[in-house]
Amino acid sequence: MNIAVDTKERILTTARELFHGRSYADVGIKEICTEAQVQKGSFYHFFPSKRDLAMAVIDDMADDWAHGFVAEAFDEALPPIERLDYMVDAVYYWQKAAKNLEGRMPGCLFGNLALEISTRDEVIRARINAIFTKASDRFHEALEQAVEQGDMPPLDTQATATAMLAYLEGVILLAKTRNDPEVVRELGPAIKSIRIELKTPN
Amino acid sequence: MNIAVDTKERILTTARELFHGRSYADVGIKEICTEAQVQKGSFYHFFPSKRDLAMAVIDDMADDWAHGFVAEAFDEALPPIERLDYMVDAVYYWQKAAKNLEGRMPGCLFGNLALEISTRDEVIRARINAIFTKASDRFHEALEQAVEQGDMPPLDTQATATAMLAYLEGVILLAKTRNDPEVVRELGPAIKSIRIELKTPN
DNA sequence: ATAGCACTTGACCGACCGGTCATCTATTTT
DNA sequence: AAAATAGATGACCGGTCGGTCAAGTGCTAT
Repeated sequence: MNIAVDTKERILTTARELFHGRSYADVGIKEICTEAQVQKGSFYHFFPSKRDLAMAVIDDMADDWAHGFVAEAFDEALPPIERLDYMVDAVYYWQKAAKNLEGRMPGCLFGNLALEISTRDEVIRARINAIFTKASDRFHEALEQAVEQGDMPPLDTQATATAMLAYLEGVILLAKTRNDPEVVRELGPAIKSIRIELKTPN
Repeated sequence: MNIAVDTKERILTTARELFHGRSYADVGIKEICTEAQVQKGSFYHFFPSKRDLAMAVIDDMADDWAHGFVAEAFDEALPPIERLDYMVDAVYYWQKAAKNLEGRMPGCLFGNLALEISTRDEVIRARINAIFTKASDRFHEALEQAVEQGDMPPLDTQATATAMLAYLEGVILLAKTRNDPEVVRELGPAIKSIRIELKTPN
């Protein structure tokens, strides 16, 4: 059982790295198996299809994300607005490290996969969408607290949270297209300037 | 010559639609040929490779873009700030129309291709990057004029312009992931709230 | 001891991929 | 009229793709 978990884990992390570094379509199962030192038959013992592997990778990454630097960034102990900066910083350092290692900025795995396969696979699309919603919820909490504590004038916290997530994804997209993590550092902090006003009842 | 131009044009527009609606890797040359009613040999008479086709599609789209609704949106006759709203509106209606036709939101072709192949093809990456820079220049002009006319307090127009483009791309990414063009309408207008201050000399 | 089971192995499969090419057709050039 | 040229045709190619499978291996539970 130990060996099996290990094998499955090895497939998962390898696939994650390869998908993130290139793309879903560009990485074949053969390559994943070679890199992970697993036989093809073994691969199909653990994953019924490449598509299922993709879903597992997404879930795996979402877990790591949620319990990793997203949890750190949105730590309740931090002042709400600082959480935004923390998040931007975390993205910056991560992308920079990845670029130093591989020479290329991988961007956001979720954003990448969303644009690549969400038009073809409704289930995967919904999965990534759910992850985005969760991420947006973190922003939402922070904004609510910021308003509550008077650090920010009242605003539509829900919509603004989503807008901030969109901005972050957009910044990562642009940075990846320039292959330059510094874009994240330059543009990232402006996330705090984004505002969507409350709908005035009329 | 007339026939040839026609054939080439047919390949180009078909490929554009298919790449935009799905992805680069997902669309084969065979499919493009069938859809465009062109024989495979004919295809390779006009394009040396699939990659060259991709570049031609990118250039084609960039042209249409620059002379189409981007030109309209950033019309010098419009008040600078209205141009931003015009651009957002144009994206919204375009995406909505596309979704009504095909059932799925295609997003931005450049954003899609950037995330899909920019890690694999340096030339294509640079090409898309150049297009983004051009688009950002339009935002920059508008911001410069807005500041000049006193519609906006002074700010780092260059960085803010890039940030606005990033935001727009991010909004499209999120909308595509939700498969809901309304996201563009809801979040889009907040593009005007983005600000990056001038670096204070010290 | 043995039966069962999780896991491994690697040869194998048909389909499809991007791309080639000899051959044909129609138009233009001389 | 002949030659040259641009374009069209579709059979064909090697390679790779995702996926299958029968035969093994080694641990575990009875």
